[in-house]
Amino acid sequence: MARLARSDWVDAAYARFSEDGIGAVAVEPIARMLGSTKGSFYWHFADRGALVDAVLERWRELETEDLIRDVDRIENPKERLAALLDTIAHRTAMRSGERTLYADAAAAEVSAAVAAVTDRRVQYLEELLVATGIAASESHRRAVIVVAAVIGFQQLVASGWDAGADPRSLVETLFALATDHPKRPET
Amino acid sequence: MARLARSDWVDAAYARFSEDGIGAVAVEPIARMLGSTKGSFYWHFADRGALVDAVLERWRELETEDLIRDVDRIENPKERLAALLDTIAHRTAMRSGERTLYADAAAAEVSAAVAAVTDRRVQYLEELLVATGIAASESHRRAVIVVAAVIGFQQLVASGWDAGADPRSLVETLFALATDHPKRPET
DNA sequence: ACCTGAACACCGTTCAAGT
DNA sequence: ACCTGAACACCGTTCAAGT
Repeated sequence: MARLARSDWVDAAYARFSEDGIGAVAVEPIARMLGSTKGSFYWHFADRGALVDAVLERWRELETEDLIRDVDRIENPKERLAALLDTIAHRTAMRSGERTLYADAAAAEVSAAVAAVTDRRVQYLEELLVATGIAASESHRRAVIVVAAVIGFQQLVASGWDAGADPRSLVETLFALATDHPKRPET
Repeated sequence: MARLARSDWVDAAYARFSEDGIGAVAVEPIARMLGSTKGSFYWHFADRGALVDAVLERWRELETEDLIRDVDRIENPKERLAALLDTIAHRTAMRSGERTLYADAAAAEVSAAVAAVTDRRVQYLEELLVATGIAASESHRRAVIVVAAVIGFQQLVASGWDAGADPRSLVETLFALATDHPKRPET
């Protein structure tokens, strides 16, 4: 068929990733989608892993850097935090590629890219919490829990569990957790 | 080689699941491990899915029902909650099969089994929170967040991200979240 | 420079044939 | 009743040959 550029393969792969996760980034089906052949793919890419890398790079830009840039224009830290959590919670249902990513990372070659994104998210949230007045020593562990809770919630919903309610409940609980909560009692 | 029972296949499959997740429950490699053949497998099981079902049933018993039975002997609700969270947090690193399960569930046939386990965990935790004196309306959403946070934390660690600290910090933060925190302010 | 088509390896599934 | 071995489909990878 028509000559293809590297970016055509990445576009098609990202579409599959968004729909069904990294596992769906498969050379043969994508070649069929494009009316091309596996042989053509291997001229543009070293292997399937190179295509996966390109997909993850795009994912990082769209799902982390873009969000941060968006929210960073808000002056007041508490409003910035609220806006960030709102955006994250309402996007949950959409980020269907991401929902399988952490598990895939456990097994496969994508772990470095995924870990870098996690660092970035925790770090940003941690700084934001400090800006809202949370003690530095406390900010890190709360940031970790919030990031973990969002990822875990995505996983639960994606795994077919019925969350029942609206995402608003999630946002409220996360906001309360992030901004202020009592110390754990001695047991 | 030697005649095999259905349980021999499940034992071997559970070992692979614990090590590398549901994706590693593969008929051919397990047949090789057992010195048997794929043909033999298909006499004992309808297909790979039937083996996966058996593995998940064992996982449910070991990782949910056993924990609940254990902790249920403690009288005081707050102590029971603390013990449960302790056990969960310290097991996090070990449950390597589970770490990929929610993502697998999103794509595959295991979703019903996984959703049932999620229900069970949320439900138990919710009852426990009510017993510690949390309002019924609040208990559900906190239980969901705690379960989500634990799963998400597992995913992060399993995906190669360096959590840095000990699990104690996780437990403390979760306990505080579960037992008492202020309302989210109106924004 | 870019693509095709055939080849091989790997795993899921089926099945005729063996004990 | 339980197992083997060969067959086929599917996808990742390689490569000689085409334009």
